Amino acid sequence: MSLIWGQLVATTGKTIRRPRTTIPLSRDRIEAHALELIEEQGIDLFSIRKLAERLGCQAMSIYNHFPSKAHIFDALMARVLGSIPIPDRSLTPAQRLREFAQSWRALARESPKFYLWLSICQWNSVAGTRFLSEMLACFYDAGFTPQRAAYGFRVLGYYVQGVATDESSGYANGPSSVDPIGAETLARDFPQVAEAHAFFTNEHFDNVFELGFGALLRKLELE
Amino acid sequence: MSLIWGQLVATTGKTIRRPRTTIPLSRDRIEAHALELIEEQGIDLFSIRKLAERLGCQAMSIYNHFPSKAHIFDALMARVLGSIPIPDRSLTPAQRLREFAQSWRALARESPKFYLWLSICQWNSVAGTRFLSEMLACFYDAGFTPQRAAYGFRVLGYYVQGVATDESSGYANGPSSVDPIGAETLARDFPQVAEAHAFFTNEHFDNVFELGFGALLRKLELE
DNA sequence: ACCTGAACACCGTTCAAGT
DNA sequence: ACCTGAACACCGTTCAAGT
Repeated sequence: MSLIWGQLVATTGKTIRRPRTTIPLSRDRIEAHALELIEEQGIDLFSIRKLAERLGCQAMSIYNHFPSKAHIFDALMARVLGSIPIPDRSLTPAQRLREFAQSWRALARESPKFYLWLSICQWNSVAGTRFLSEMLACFYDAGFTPQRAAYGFRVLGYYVQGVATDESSGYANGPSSVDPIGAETLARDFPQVAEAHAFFTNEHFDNVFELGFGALLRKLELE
Repeated sequence: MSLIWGQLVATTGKTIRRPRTTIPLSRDRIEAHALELIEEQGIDLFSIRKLAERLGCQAMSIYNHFPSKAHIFDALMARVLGSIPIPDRSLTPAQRLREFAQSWRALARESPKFYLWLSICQWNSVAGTRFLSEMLACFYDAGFTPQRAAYGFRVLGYYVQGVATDESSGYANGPSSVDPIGAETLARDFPQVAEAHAFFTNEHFDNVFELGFGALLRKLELE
């Protein structure tokens, strides 16, 4: 009997349990703590056992709410994609696509470690399909045929996906090389990279994003 | 004494070992088999122990050649990036960038499971820097300033990265949702996605790629 | 219905020992 | 120098048992 779950008190030879002092488990609480743990430690160091410790329960208790670790990740995907606001339909398709792109980038910035997983998994759940559907609607509303809508989504989506991945993993969050290149080696062997280095920083993200995104929107004749 | 390593034969009361029948370990052989195993089983199911079994040795023998699993992955990154051919300098910068982009996509197609890891790790090794350097050189050769070169690389790189990630994980190789959306649900709840579905297949990759890549090259005034 | 402890079949890696 | 077996500290998950 763990102290975490309450105290055993002897009264008239029987033991009764005090009301629990911890919050009960729920899918919502498990998901919230899972995301927290992932952002703190990274996806590789995340484990059901650590999550249980943080929740103040045993590892196996979590299995009463999710049948497997994969189910937890599925739920996190739905939670995170579901948090993306749907732009107002009164805006133009291009404006709505811009908002989607910024939300996508924001997601990568706010949940960088989880985003790394999100960026390589298949978005073939209902939540993933809903997100795709909302973005496709912008193209259909602009009068696109299904083919042009699909092509448009793919072209813009690939670009935003690349930007977001770098924004999430570029400087600290992806697994680093075990011996990253040093400043001296960089300056000596790769002078052109060293020269351009200042323009790979975060403060250039907005400008870089706009350079490509605007060009693609205009190519698609949306702006 | 495992039979894998040789046979013990009793002669005049002593045991001698027959010459080994297996190929000796080497970094090259370990790397080659590691890539094979990753492509067969996926990065999550890859393990040192399984790799050892495939190599016909004990797990710990591998540690004579690589200090850790992370070092193996570093070596695989160098091996894979190092296999990308450097386009002939007599070509125009735009032509060379097109070749780099196609090699990048080919890598994702040929090593889709490993590519998923490559796409989220930091390219801060010497091998990663060399690849970046070669692509940056195209921009410098086109007369770009360091800033425009960095912006150009980032814009094109994000796009190719997004294309390659989808080419590697889109249809089979990334972790799937534990309950993927079914065809009926798709048709009923997401008719616009269902309509566009035919244009999300692999045969459209070349056309989709060109649509965006050409637009970006022209925006950068390289074509 | 929900929670638990023990167990199982895995991991990566350390260490001391063999040749 | 290279290879090994046993051990350690982890995993996700199954199962039978508790309330």
